[in-house]
Amino acid sequence: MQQVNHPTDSGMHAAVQRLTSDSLGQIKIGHSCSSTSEKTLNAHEHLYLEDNKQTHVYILLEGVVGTYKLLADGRRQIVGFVYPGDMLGLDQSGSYTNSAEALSTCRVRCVPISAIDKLILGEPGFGQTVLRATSQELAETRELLVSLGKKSAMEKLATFLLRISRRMDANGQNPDCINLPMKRAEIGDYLGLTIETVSRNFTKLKGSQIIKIVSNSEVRILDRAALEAVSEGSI
Amino acid sequence: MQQVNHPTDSGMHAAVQRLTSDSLGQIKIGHSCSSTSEKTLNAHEHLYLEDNKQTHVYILLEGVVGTYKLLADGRRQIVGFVYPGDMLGLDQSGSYTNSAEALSTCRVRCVPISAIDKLILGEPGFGQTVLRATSQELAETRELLVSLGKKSAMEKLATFLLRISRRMDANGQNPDCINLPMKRAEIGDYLGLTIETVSRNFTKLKGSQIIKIVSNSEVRILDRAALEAVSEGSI
DNA sequence: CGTTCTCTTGAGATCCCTCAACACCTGTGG
DNA sequence: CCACAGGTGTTGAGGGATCTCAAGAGAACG
Repeated sequence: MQQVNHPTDSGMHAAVQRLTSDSLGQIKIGHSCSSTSEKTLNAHEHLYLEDNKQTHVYILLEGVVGTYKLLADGRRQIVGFVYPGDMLGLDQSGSYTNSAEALSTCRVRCVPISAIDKLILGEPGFGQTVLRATSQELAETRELLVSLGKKSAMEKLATFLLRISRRMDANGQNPDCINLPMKRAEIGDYLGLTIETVSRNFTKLKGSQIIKIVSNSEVRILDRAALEAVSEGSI
Repeated sequence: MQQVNHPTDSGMHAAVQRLTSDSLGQIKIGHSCSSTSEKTLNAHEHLYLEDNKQTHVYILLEGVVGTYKLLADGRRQIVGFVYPGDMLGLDQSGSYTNSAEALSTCRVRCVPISAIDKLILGEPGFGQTVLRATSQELAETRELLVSLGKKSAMEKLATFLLRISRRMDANGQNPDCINLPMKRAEIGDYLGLTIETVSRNFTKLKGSQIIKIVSNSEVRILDRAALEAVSEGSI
């Protein structure tokens, strides 16, 4: 619940940039004819808030962002952890349907919504890139839905670690060395668990020699096969 | 887990049809240059199965369809109830990412994926219609995510009834007279609850005079304000 | 070297699940 | 018309996974 950072148009005709999709379906920056700006956020700063008018679409360049929805009484459900290369704020309703908060220092590229509209209409492949990104996010959200609806706390946590690992892998980092910029509270609000339950299950995985807890923000996978077994409830 | 019904091209050059979006963002059928077919499904028949190669996109004309994902050990998470006017099978990965089963007798229009691709490339507005539909589904999935992650059984059920009610309203039917073609087991697999818990909470709502259970497949909302209060946990 | 934030660990309470029995409805066959 | 069977929904009793509350241990920072 911090103030929102509106991207200031850093340099009046900021580097003219363009979005293209690379082979992995992720987003990269190229050259085109829309004015975009870059912005750096500190941890806990917000990129946008739910129900606010949609002004920009963002591409995360560095850091990790959490997107979440709140209930009237303050309960929070984190609906996604966003990694570099992902797009943010791709709502089609005119307003943001969730809030986005930097979990670590983040660098984002800010694309005015008007530019997005122009790109969708003008550049043939761009609309499909946006569609693919949205569809991909839907698929991931459904995966999370299965975790929340059907899995035990232990299975949820194992599934979560494997997902982050896959994400690290896709970004060219060591998949066994998991970087967790989010706190236990955020993992809990993502998995529908309390901090205590998250912590207890980390401890259990450590006790089974399946993971090693290097620090609060770094976990090593020691036995991936076992972790996969746990994530499917076969233990 | 029934056999899949592949749409037979009913009539070799079936009525030439086109999709357009009406003011509500829903899908209607118009005229264009793609060959589509119509298909009727009985309850329990499948439209497609997860991981099968994507062949068609479907538009539901009549009935209710449930989309679900399975875990290795058979646990099922229903990820959406699909109502007339909705599109089905809009995956961008080449395969279906969930299974779709008719919950009642259903009528669907089947659009070959090749026709969809042509429409996206050829018809300017069509890609945006698909994008808006996908985005809308993402928003609904996130709402469900909040229910599964943060709400109590009672809150989940109340939220569920209100959502169906809104859906009935949008389709021009009496929003207080809720038609539930799905069984308790399916409601349970949608909300991450057991049949017993679903049943007990229906009974509780009935006891509080908030709803009236006309039959297993029809519920009347007697006190909408109270139902909304329950759905937010303010009771 | 405190202060504060975060994480861990424990003990008890609670919500929901599991197991089990029963009730209801529908269709079938005697 | 009744008996019965199968599918579906309801209700009850008990147990277990997770939450709540509480205290203490680490880590980060001035």
